[in-house]
Amino acid sequence: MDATRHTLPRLQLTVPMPIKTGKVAMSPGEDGLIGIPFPEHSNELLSHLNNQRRAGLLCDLTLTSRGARYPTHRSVMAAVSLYFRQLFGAEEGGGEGGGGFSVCQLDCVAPDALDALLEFAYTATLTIPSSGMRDVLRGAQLLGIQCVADACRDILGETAEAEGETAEEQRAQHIATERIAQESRIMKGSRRKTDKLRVKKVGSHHINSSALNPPSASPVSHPSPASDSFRSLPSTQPPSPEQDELHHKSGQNGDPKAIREPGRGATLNGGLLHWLHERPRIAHPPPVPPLNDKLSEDDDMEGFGDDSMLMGSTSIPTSVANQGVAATAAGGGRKRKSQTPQQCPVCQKIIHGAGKLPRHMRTHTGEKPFQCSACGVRFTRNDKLKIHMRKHTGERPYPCPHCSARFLHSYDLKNHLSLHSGARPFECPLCHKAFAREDHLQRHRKGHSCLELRTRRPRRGPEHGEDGRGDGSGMEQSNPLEAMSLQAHSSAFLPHALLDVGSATGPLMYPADVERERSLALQAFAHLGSRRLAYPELFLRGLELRGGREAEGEDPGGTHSPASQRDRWADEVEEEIGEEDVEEEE
DNA sequence: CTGGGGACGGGGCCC
DNA sequence: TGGGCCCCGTCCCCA
Repeated sequence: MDATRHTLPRLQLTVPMPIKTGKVAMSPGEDGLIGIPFPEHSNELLSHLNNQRRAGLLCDLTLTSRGARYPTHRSVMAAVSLYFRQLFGAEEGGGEGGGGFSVCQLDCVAPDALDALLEFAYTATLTIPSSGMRDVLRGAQLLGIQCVADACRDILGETAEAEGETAEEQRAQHIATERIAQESRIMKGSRRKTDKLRVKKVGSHHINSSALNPPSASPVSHPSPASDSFRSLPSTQPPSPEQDELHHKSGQNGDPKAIREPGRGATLNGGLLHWLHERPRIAHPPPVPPLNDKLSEDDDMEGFGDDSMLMGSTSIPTSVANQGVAATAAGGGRKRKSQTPQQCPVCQKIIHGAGKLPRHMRTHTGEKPFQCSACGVRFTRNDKLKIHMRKHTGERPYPCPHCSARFLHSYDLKNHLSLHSGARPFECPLCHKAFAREDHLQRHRKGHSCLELRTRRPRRGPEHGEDGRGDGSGMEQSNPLEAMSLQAHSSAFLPHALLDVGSATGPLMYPADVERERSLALQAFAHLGSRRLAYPELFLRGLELRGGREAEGEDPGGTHSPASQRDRWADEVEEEIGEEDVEEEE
């Protein structure tokens, strides 16, 4: 851990420690007891603890930061850090005495800063490289060491707002901190706390990529035999979620009661709550505890209690909830099911279907917790992984009845059958070329060939009225796409409005928006994550990847719905034909 | 440019 | 209510 010892000039400052080290002045007259203070006890205690830390004795917690390892003591960290206090505090009542060994990955805190903070924890003296003050400040903020944070600010002569953080970032960080604090009360897993911390950090500071790097970047191992205990924190190499799936799905592995490691069960079988209860009882693996139910509700409520939060998603915005109620009450439409819609806190999209919001959220975060054990490809959903696995197993459950072809997907078969039937139901409204698949028609329309043909076609513009389509080309037929296009024509054509962000297709994603969305997603997971962010490493990695994808203009997922696609289609037709009208008038 | 396969995201149904 | 499973529409890639 001392590999990162500094050679830079240092500032030294002593700040009051919030640790109650032994200055217990007993009440002299109470029950005849006499309190004899030992003023040096606290210092000696710290000194001994520090010696133990340096010698690696009795260390039951290892902090890691970007490859650097810092053995430490849980009790000390809990005493000095609000973060760890709340992280471990929930275990106090567990009656286990805090045994075991933990690894807590804190890549979001610079190694030097972490080292300095540890020194502070054990010496009450903060030794900071002058160049690293800001890192220490941030580390202190993240770990909830307020006195250090205040001292750093004083030295820097900065207010929190002046540290280069925007108000929004500050708010996000504060919210995340609060969220962590809340969740910490119910959370007993260092891994999750670490994850949370990382989430928060990323959301506010744009952690560098190395910190986000997946498993390989963090050579955390579990040096103690005790690491096999439940307190081992698989913070770096998340278990392959699909293994979880395989383990936990009776249909695939046949053993739904397979051993569930603490971090693993997070998104399975109810997510965090199972884990919360299982973890302290790992010594005698618990049956799936029914007692979770009540607590899970409580936890949820606690986790989402102050939903003045910027997202307030899972607690369902009133309007959305009302929609759900209305839909349910109306009983109309489909079946009377508790399909309470939930609103995505990032894209505001209403997600229908119970339990679908976490799935949708992964489209924003890029989290792909389901990895193929054969080829390593990751998926956002286990059902997709399952289908993918057919490639490796050779299973092609959809045979064509007319030929020997077999397919992985039912819809592939459907497409294939259209070949046999020769049906080409999708016709280009402009060049009348027919396609067997709608997406091929769309692709065709986006290409140039159709445009070339189209320019040779006589046609009329939309402004001539809804029925002003006397092109004589038979476009009046019942092609639904064309009908929709024509409907679009009938509407007021406002090109600028169509270009506005926030058109029917939803907000466009510009690079600046990407960061904001990622931030929102992170904040959202500060909200959801305690229950659903099973593999934050993937989540964070996904955010990185996502940034790239978004920067390339890829739709975040909210505009792929058929309805929105139709809107885009209508817009495209409007624009294209509108342009042509201008040309013709010229 | 087109046909085809695969991946991805959303919704419905069921447990 | 959450999650699994399935279907569907859409996009991307490759031949």
